[in-house]
Amino acid sequence: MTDKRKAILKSALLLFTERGFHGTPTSLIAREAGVATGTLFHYFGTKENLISDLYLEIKREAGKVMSEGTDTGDDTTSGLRRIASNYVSWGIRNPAKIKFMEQFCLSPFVPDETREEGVSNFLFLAGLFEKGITSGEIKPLPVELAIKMAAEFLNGVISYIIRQGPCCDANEIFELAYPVLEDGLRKR
Amino acid sequence: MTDKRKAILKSALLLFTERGFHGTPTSLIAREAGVATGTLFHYFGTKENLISDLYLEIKREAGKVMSEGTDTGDDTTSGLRRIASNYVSWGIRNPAKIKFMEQFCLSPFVPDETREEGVSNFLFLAGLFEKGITSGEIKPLPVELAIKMAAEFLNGVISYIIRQGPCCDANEIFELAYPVLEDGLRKR
Amino acid sequence: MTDKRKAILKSALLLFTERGFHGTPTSLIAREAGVATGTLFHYFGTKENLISDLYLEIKREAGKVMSEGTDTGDDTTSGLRRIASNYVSWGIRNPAKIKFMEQFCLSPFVPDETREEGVSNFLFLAGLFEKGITSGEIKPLPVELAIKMAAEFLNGVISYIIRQGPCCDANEIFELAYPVLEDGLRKR
Amino acid sequence: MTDKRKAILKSALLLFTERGFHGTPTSLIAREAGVATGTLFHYFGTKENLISDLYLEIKREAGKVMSEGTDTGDDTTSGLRRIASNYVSWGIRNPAKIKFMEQFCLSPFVPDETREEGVSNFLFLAGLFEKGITSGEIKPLPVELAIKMAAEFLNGVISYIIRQGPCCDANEIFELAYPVLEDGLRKR
DNA sequence: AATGAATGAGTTTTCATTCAT
DNA sequence: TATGAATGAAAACTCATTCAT
Repeated sequence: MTDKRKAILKSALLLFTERGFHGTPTSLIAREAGVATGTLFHYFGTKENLISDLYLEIKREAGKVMSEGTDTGDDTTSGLRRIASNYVSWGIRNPAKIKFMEQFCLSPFVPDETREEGVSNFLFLAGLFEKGITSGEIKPLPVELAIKMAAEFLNGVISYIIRQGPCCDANEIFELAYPVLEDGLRKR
Repeated sequence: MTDKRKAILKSALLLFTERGFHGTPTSLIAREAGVATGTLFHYFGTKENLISDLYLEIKREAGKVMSEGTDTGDDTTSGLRRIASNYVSWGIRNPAKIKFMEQFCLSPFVPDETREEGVSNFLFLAGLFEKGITSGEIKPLPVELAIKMAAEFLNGVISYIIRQGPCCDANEIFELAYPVLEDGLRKR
Repeated sequence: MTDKRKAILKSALLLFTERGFHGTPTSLIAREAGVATGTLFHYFGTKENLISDLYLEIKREAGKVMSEGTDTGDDTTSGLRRIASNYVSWGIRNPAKIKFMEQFCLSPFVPDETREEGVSNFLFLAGLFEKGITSGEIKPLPVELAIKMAAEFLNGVISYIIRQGPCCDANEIFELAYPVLEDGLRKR
Repeated sequence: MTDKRKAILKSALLLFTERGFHGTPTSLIAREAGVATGTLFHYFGTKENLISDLYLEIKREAGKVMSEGTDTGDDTTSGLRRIASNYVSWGIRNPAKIKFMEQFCLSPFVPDETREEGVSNFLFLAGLFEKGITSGEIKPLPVELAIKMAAEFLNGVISYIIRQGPCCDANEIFELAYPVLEDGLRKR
């Protein structure tokens, strides 16, 4: 991937989250990226394409980051903890990407087919939850519901940590918050 | 409040959630509301004012709905269950309002002071959580974190139910999902 | 029809013939017409619509001018002379309209359906030629061919007169040129 | 002349007639010609130069084709018939070139000096008409007027034949149409 | 000679807002 | 109060042209 393309995606991420999609002129994205307007359209064709590509890139990264250090042999409880920890730690280091996902996952600016392609990066989670339900580790819930609840929960944690500012101990907060999810999901 | 004012707010809610803030022309809002463009500006002055008023209206309604049937004498566990049930049931009946809150709570279109005023409708939640922590009913967490986690969790449940379509049994899903929150928060 | 609308059509006519369709910015048309750019789009919606409306207006005027002072009882020879004279005299007084028709009748900027609607203003010519062929006044030709030949011929005369400049005697030239058409069409 | 240069001129002819001068990007011309954009500018320098060269090429070809098989000793009547026949037959086989001449002879895209150079290919027609007028074969008309009338007339015939589609008998139509011109010009 | 990525001025079009009625 | 024609600044996007390779 070209340097210019990367620079455009980087500017777009920051500006979209700060000012919204329609609130961010393509001319501004280009200027911040240090390229000409035409270059943006050379690489992405349309503004919609740009946000769509950005969406996919972030979803792919999130999916990849989550699964780092996990193993298909893991039990659900420890696998989930690892994933949650990966995700939160990545989210804290990449607040703009979290904000982007929150704002644009449900927005009308990302075309439906792109959204579907983005979801595909998280299919491994479904497998993990199914295993946990079968083994009796976690409550018998519809898998999609469980994923949704967990995801929103973790986003809440991340956004709380970010709001506290950089001087708080993120780890400490995670250790405080995570048991809520773990205890909540565990079958009793 | 005049009929025309109400009609404008109603159109604005639908259109903003479907097309975004900048993606919705004031002329379209006015047309859908059956009034002239000038009338919109007569009532709201600017487009920013319109979204700001809409935000407050919805936050006020959400706050009011949540606390229905609760009592300051309630213990945290049963109070929280009532609030959660009120909120989810209102959310399912008003999907556009949920979508609006998800999209615009963190967006740059709502001025900060409006956001603060909106949050004031949920202060009673802080009291409830504090009481629960003091009495040992729930885990000792920062109150703001607990609120954030609970709110995101419930939004996740609502959005899952809405996505399932109208033929699913919303109550059944709530009864399945809610224990996750309750068990998660409870001190053990 | 509003004054502003008329002014826009007038500017557009001059500028399109002088600089071509794509060579004429809408901003320039508006400026020359003494209105804001937005006003142009308020009345015509798109630039394509503007040229299409202009085309129809001119075709309608040409058709109306041609048939002035004719009578369904006329024989073809005298009817045709009258029409030709009307057309040439109108063409000399409205060189921009002639130039517009020459440049845009066959151009890709006028949509096909508009072209068809424009042609409808000249259907009365077909009747005249048919009568002349039946009565043996003029050569037995496909009517459409005869119309096409006559039209191109007269355009040639007009453009010659215009090119000679305003000091030439237009009438004299017409009297010199017209017999070529008349003698050419007459059956011998 | 290189193959690439030829290919560019060929694409340009088709695209200019289909989409107009400003409506045809140089990048498209290059792509259709199977060369890089830079190559187009290597051969022609500017887009204006390209259309200008194309104009001259076509005018030169038209002039050459017309005079084929004529002889300075011919009388005007038979010379003219030969020229007309040559022109119509070439026009039918090269509809894009006819369309190009119709659209761009009077357009602002061809610089005046190019237009003058193009006209030089038809000077031999002036000689022919003068001879016919002197000898009393044809009506005493200004030579330029006579040329203009004849040219427009023949263009009308060609465009009629083209519009009829490929299944019509072009020769038959020419034999029907040509006498109109001949009889019209002949002195009586 | 030939390429095509990069440029940025210029284009069509939109839309918040005003104001005379 | 209510209207909607008129405005013009600002947006997305295009494209002739250049130039390093």
